[in-house]
Amino acid sequence: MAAQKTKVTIFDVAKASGVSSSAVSYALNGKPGVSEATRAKVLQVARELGWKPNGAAQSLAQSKTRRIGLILGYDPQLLAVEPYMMSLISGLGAELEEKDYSLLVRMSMDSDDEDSIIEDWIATSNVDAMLLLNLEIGDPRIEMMKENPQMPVLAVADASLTAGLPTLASDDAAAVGLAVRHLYDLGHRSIARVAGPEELGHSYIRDAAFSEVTAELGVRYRCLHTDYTPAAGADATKRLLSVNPSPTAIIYDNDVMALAGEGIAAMNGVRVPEDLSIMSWDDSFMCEAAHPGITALNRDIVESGRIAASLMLKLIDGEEVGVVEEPPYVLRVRESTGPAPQR
Amino acid sequence: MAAQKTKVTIFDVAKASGVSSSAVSYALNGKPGVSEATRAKVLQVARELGWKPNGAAQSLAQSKTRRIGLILGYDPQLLAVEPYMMSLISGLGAELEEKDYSLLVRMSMDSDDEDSIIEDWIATSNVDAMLLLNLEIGDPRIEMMKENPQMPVLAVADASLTAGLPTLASDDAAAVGLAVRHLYDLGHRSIARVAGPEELGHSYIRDAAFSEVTAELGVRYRCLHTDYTPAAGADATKRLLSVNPSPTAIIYDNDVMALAGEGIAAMNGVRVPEDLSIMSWDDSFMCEAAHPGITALNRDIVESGRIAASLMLKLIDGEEVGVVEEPPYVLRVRESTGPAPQR
DNA sequence: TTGTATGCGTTATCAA
DNA sequence: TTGATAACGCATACAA
Repeated sequence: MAAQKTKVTIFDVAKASGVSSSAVSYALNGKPGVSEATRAKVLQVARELGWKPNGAAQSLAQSKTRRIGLILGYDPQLLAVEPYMMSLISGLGAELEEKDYSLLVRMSMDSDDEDSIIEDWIATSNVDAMLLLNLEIGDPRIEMMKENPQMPVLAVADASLTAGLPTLASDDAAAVGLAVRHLYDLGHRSIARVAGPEELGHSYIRDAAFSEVTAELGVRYRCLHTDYTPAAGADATKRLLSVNPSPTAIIYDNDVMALAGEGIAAMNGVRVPEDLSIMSWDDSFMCEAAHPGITALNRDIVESGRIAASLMLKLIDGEEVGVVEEPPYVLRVRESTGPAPQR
Repeated sequence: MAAQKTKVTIFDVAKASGVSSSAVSYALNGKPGVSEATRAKVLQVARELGWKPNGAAQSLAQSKTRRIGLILGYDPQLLAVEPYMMSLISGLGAELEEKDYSLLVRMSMDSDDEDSIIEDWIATSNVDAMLLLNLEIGDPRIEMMKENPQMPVLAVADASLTAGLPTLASDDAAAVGLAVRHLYDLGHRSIARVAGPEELGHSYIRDAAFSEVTAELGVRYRCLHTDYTPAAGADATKRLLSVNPSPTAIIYDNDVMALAGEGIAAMNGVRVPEDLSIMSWDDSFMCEAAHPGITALNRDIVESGRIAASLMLKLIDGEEVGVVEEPPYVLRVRESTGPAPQR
């Protein structure tokens, strides 16, 4: 009953229970082909010997790894400061754990790296399915995956980017509507946005939606692109506040930048929300901890991770998966947004 | 040269190059036993056929998975708000990638879960080595690993907790010295600490060091334990500020709580740093983005991850690893700490 | 230098 | 209901 030092195989179990290895295999896998008596006996002996299936042997025999592949882009600062990836991993991990799957993680330094990891996984069968994140417009990885339909893949991206691949889609456009409408209702007619890097697919989607929605409502709109760092957020804020008339509200693409912007406003004697309203895209403890608390677009990323995991398991089982919507964004109104100042 | 739909094995390569499978194996693995001519030929053919080794077969044959195991405790909020884990993963991933290893991640809901994951990994040989994090005092996992010396393991913890296991050790006591000394030099003689959960091993270590250092210096010291959330940090701050005389400086165990504390101070008309100095343990963009910027104990967690990975690879190679020190903490002085107020 | 044969630990097929 | 036996794909000891 104690942990065994030496590997114990089904042959050991077979010998100890006086049956053949195939009988053991059937018994342990709950398959028909053995009497209840032997099954019970085998299970008993297996437990006593502390038998567990060898992962590699199992994988080889059934061409299944029980692993899901996830590639992280190497940007420690961004990964650390954006709650997104860790939240997603939490959801993925929690769901996979229930189904006895693991997450296989690799890190890519650039997009070529990522391509070769994908090729590697396809060729070596080291994962049963993989997740595709951070798609860009016309991303070449889409083609790669379409050429290798034997490898299930789930894209997490706006459906317009995934060319028919199984997709967990977020409705960023709807979120843009929520945010702009909130400010519009408060009387704001000149809104600025401090966005992330222009080349990211989701930046593009949001850009388009912002332009459209503000145009519809007759709201002045201006957008500055940054690298997501607080320094860049602070700098963009300074620039926006220096023009005349300056916007009455700023929406930041992440919470560190919103926090940095709030700081710049305070330093310049600009009161939040009396003189300037501030919003953040993607909510976290940071928005709650800030003072004043930052109104933010909140979404359940952990739940997205769970859904993504379950969709990949479906794909592995050969089920069809089309475009599934993520849990929607919800507006968390805090103290950083208020009525537009009269000018 | 295009990607192959069907699995191509070394036998296919052997047939196509007119040699035996063993010659192919030798050639592809750069081992002696084949002429340069055949080696070149085989490599050429393998490339043409798009051959890559099957992971499971390779693992089975050489009892090596090229995977390192990492168990995450399921606490999405904590994981998301603490840059620690994601930074560590970044470092691990970057280093492992260079050595062609992957990270196998599983999520545990509680400590029993974690034990059974460890048992599973030991029995199924699904990883070549594993990382042990968040050790508690007298943690039972230490015994488990000692009973199974065939599974290399690296503990990341204070060396006093790891009972001689290979350890990547942080010098939290030294960091406590840095922090307290900084405040002491600024004239502070009454310092409070808003700590994390009492049951965490590193909380315990820090508790002891704080008590010792402050006693030595003759500094008043008070400690409140929380659950790491901004709400708890805010609450603790309120309590600390309500006593008379209140501490002139507060050190928070993470940055969200420091941020929340800064907010409470602002709301109560307590000026930072004129009336109250604030420090954070563990630095992140948040401390930089805050206003005023928060003085923090900074350490290179990504580098720790790299070191941890390389130590595990050494262990896998059978090398001895004792206690290795992490990169030291460095004090990042920002605007939130200043001379103690005169009273 | 080359090819044959066997082991790695399962699963699955096919007679008995 | 059983028990040999053949995959699975690669590595390698051994024979040629």
